[in-house]
Amino acid sequence: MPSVRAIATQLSLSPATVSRVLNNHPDVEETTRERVLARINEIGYVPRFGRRITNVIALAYPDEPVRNEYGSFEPALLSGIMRGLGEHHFDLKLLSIRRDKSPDENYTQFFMRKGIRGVVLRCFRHNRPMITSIAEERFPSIVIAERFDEPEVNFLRADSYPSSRRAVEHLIGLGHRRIGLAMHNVPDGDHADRRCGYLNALSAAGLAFDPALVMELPAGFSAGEQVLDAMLGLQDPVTAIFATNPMTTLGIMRRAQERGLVVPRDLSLVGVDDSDVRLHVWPRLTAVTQDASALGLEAAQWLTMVIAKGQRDAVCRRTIATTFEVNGTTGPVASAASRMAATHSVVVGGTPATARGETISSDAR
Amino acid sequence: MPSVRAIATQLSLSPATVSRVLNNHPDVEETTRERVLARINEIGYVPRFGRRITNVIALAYPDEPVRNEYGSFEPALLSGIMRGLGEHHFDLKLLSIRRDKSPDENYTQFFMRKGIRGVVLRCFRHNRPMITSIAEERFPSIVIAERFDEPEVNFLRADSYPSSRRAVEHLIGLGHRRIGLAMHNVPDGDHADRRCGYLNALSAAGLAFDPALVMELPAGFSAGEQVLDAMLGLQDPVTAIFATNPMTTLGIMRRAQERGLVVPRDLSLVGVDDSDVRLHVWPRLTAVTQDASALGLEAAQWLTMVIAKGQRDAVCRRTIATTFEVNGTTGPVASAASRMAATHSVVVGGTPATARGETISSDAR
DNA sequence: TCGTCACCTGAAACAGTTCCTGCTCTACCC
DNA sequence: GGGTAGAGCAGGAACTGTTTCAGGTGACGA
Repeated sequence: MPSVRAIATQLSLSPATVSRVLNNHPDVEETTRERVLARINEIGYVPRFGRRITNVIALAYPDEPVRNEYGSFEPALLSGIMRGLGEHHFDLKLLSIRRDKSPDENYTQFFMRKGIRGVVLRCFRHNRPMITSIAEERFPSIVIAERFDEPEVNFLRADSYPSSRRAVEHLIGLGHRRIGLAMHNVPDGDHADRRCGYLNALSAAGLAFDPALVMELPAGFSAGEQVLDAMLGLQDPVTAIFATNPMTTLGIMRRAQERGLVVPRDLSLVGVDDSDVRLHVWPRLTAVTQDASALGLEAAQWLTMVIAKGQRDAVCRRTIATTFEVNGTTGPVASAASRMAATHSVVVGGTPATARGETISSDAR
Repeated sequence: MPSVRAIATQLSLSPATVSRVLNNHPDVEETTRERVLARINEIGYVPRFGRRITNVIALAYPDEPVRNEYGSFEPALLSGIMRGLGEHHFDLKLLSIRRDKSPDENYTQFFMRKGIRGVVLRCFRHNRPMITSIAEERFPSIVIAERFDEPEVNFLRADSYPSSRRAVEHLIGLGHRRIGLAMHNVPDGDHADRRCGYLNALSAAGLAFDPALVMELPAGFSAGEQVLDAMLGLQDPVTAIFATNPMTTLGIMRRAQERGLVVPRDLSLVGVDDSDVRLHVWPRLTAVTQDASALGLEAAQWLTMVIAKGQRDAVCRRTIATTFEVNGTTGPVASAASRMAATHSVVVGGTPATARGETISSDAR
């Protein structure tokens, strides 16, 4: 309902000035700009195209769009979003916030300038402040794959705690006692869940927690070489590894095979998979799986529904389940003798197993 | 320059009618609609938003958007497109033509209704007629990864012929004489190139072409099981396979390892990779590589440049090079004895190797 | 004190779309 | 055969947002 002219008359301004504020033109006084923005945020404004209201939402990446170091998460997510758009006939734009947003405009301004009515936010490591700011401006948004305590933030995520716990219990049931945890150094809920599942499974089984078995990789660091070499270079090496990132999992398995280890005879491995990569390698990966396509589908459906019905204060704080799927990379723990033989003598290629200290974290928090 | 009102006065109509044509409203007479469309196609019309011209292009998928059965091609392509958009400050929309286009509107109408000024087209198997129609309407477009003889069609592709030929020559140089070719049954230039490289490498080496060694998979069929089982079930089995699809390649290797074969000792394998999947498995794949991200980058740069400069009759018929990268899945041919042992006795899991006739093509054309 | 210039704002013109109205022609019923 | 109802189609007007142009205001220097 509220238009540029309506806002202008309410504030005793001209439509031109309001339009200039919306498009972040430089030549408008600071106080005027703030008055307009305040009113827009208060009254709720929707961009129109002529007399038609625009039905466009965006998938916004805080930094670089569509990084593919996350394996198949991105295409699966996009595919799901496109399917979820259909019902209300919305279109989808792809945005990179850091690249296109001017520093002196707020997020609502930016999104309206781009002509979108809502945004699916792909949350990464250092973007939590950005996400909460967007939510505080009350621009329609939903965050994918991340949990927030702030009540303004809508999110849709997969809960990997139960599956992670079951994964580690599965390893314990196979006789494993030295179980490594390889995770990215990401302060997000997903990774915290997986860590928590790991810890609780250990303590429930009466196993002591050894901080030396937890490796936190720097953000963006996906190679599995260092993980495997470090974990096998310990005085008391691991017999199983739980890796919380798809690419890291593949890297660990590749490195293990490179070193001549037979999975799962010499090393059991549990990974995380966002689509069906686990089925395309041999042995097929035992993995915690989350359906990225379903996340995209539900997020798009919720967002378009909220926009279409004008429910400005709708809340989505939904968590869907993950599954734990046993395939070919986990097996009974081997005897100590065969382990020693496998880990210390058979080195087929690459550098010898030397633990590199800088990637090892001993902080158990 | 030409606006809805300008077109309306030229044709003695009202702006409302022209707008209705543009948006495919049902209540406009057929002759009137055709007059307007003809004039629009002739004079060139650009959608505007208020007085501002819209700077949006689309990545359009003929069918389902962002299928991930093509491995990492899609996210790499998208990432490249997003980077190529930056210079001229364009935005990107994602479209599914079959889902959103009304059957009784033409492509120009559809794209203008979506507010876009140009389109990057992702060409698949059965979409060549659609592509040529779009090009004949002279809507600004560029096709990714496909070659066309029609001079109206702009395309940007990677030429996989030289690398494919080198790949097969590499296998021949290693002593292989029975080399299988596994390809999708896609009538496109890329696959024809790979087949051609295969054939020419064989004939240049004085090897006879055996149609039984060429398997054409039905479109969308990605499993490697049947390929490997069939090719090893021949009277005179293959010792090497060249697979022209990333997922098929992984599937073949997975199946080989599942059957207890050691790659490359018992079987050499050359694949195709669109990003860096070949480096995440063990052994690392010897592969023909094409840079999907570079394709996206150049396509977006060309399209936005052409639109920004108003070069309506610019032509892009560009082919960039691929590379052939030797990694760990190719090696010297094994002796016949070890091959027999490997292929006929060691069957670890799955069904025995039985050739299934329905997926074998003997047509050499 | 006056001129100049930067900054800011509004009126008007212009972009596209939709609502409402009205015209015309056809079909149908009496 | 004539009247009427309705469908089909087009235009005017109203409304959306954006940009251009002109003008007002205030600071600053001559």
